[in-house]
Amino acid sequence: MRTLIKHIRALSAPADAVIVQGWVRTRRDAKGFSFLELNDGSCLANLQVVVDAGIPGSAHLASFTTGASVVVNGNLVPSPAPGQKWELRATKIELLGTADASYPLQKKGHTLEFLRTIAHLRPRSNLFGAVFRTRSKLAFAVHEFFQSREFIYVHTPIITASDCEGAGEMFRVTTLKGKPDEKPEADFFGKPTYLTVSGQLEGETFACALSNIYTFGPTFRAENSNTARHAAEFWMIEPEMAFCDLPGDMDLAEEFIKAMARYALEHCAEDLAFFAKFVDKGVPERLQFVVERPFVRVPYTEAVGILKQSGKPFEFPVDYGQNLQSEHERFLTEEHFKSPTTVFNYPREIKPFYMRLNDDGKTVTAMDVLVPGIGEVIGGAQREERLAQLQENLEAHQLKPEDYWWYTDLRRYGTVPHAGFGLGFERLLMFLTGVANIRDVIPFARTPGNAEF
RNA sequence: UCCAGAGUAGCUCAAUGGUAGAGCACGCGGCUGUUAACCGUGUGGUUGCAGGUUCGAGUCCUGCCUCUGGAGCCA
Repeated sequence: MRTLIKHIRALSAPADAVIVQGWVRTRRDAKGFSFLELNDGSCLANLQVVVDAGIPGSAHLASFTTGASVVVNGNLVPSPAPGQKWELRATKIELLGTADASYPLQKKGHTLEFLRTIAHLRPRSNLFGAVFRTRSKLAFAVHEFFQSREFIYVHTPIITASDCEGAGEMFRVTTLKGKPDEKPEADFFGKPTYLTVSGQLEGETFACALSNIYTFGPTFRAENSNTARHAAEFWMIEPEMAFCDLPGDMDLAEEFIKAMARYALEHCAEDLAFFAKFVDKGVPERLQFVVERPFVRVPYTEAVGILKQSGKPFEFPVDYGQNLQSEHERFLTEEHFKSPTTVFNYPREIKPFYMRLNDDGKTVTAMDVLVPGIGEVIGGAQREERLAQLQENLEAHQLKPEDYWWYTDLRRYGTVPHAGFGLGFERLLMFLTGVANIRDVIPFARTPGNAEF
C-alpha cells in the first residue's frame, strides 16, 4: 500500500517494503546510480530516492524527467549524506506518465505571472503546494472555530433576486437569449436574478431563529476591479449573531482572526517556514503578534482626528464624512497603532441601510478590521433591529420597501438586536501567508477578462 | 475605469537607430553520494499585434492587445 511522503518523513525508524507514488522534481545521475527527488504534494519536502543501476525499471531511468509520475518500491534507510534524514533505496521503479521537454515547470524559479498562465500545473510548485495546503487547513479551521462555539452552518443561496445593497455590481443569471431586461418575467425564475454578492440578509433570517449562524461559500462581484486584492469570485465567511451588539461583534472578529493565526502556526509550520523564507520574512512575527496582542479599537471620528493631526501628506484629504482611503487605513494599522485595528461608528451616509443608527443620529454601528499589509479584512455591523428606523433607512437610501418585505418581517416578528460581519477568505490567506496577490491564493482566479481553466 | 511601467528563445533577462545574445531548461559527451549538482558542447527567434518615420527599427512615432504596480469600488 502507498505511503504518503509526509508520513514517511515523520517515521522514527527505518522501514522495509515502502511504496511511494509521486512526481519527479529533479534527477541527478551518478556513476552506477541516480538520485530522484520525489514529491507527492502531501508536504512541502521531497523524498530522496536512490536508484541503483540494474534494479527492475531502471532501464527506463532516462525517462524519469522533471514532471514525470512514478511509483517506487524500496526500503527507507538513514541517509549517509547531510541534507535529509531518510532516503528511499529503491528496489523497483515504474514510470506511469512521462513529461517531455515541453513541461513548463522548471527546477529554477518562475515568476508568479508566468505561473498564473499555467494554473493547472502550478499546484506542482513548492509555493502553490504550500499555499493550497494552507488554504485547506484554514478552511477546516474556520468550521472548527464556529462549530466549537455552537454556530450553525447555513448554506445561503448562490442565485438570488435580492441585492445586498451597496455590496457591489452583480452578475446576471439568465437563460434568455438577447437582452434579458426586455422580458424578465419570461426568464427562468420569472424575475431578474443574480449571483450573490453576500449571504448576509439570508443569514440574518437564520440568526433570528437559530441564534448563532455562519456562512462560508463563494461570492461574486462584477466590479471592474483590477487590483491585487479583488477577484470576481471569492469565498466569504459571514457569521451572524442574534442578541449581540457591536462590541460583541468586534470581540468575535478579533477572536476569529487570532484563532486563524494560531491555527496556522500550529498546523502549517512547514509551509509557513517556506513563506517566511521565500515570500515574506515577516510572516512568523506577524502571526505571533496577532495571537498575543489585543487589537486597537478606535471610533471613526477619533481616527479622522488622528489622521488630521498626523502631519502626513496624504494624497487624498482626510475629512469627516468621507470614507477612509487605503492610504489612511494603512497609516492607522501600519504606522500609528502598528497593530490590527478596528474602526467603528461610521457616518451613516457612507454605510448601507441595514446598519443600526446610533443615539447621536449621525453614526451607525459599523466596524472595519484593518490589518497591516492588507488593509480592510473584515467589514461588519450591528444591524438595525427597530422596524420604524429600518423603514426610514430604506427610504433614505431610496430603496423600495416591498423588495425587502421578508427582511423587514424579521423586525415585525420577534425582533432582536443582532450583529455580524463578512470576511474575505482569500484576504485572510494573504495575511497569513504573505502572498501579495489574491490571484495566487485562489486555485483558479476569476478577474475581469480572465476565466481560463 | 483612471495613472504609471513592461512585453525579445520554453523560462529569467541583455542588446548607442547599424550582424539579435547570455544563464537556465532541453539534446549529446564527461565527471561525481548528489542536494535548484558540476564541466564541456549543441539545438533553440514572425523581438505582443497593426501601421508609420528612416538607407537601415528590438530600439523612434501612432493605434490596439496583454500583463504588472498604484488608485477607485470593496471582502
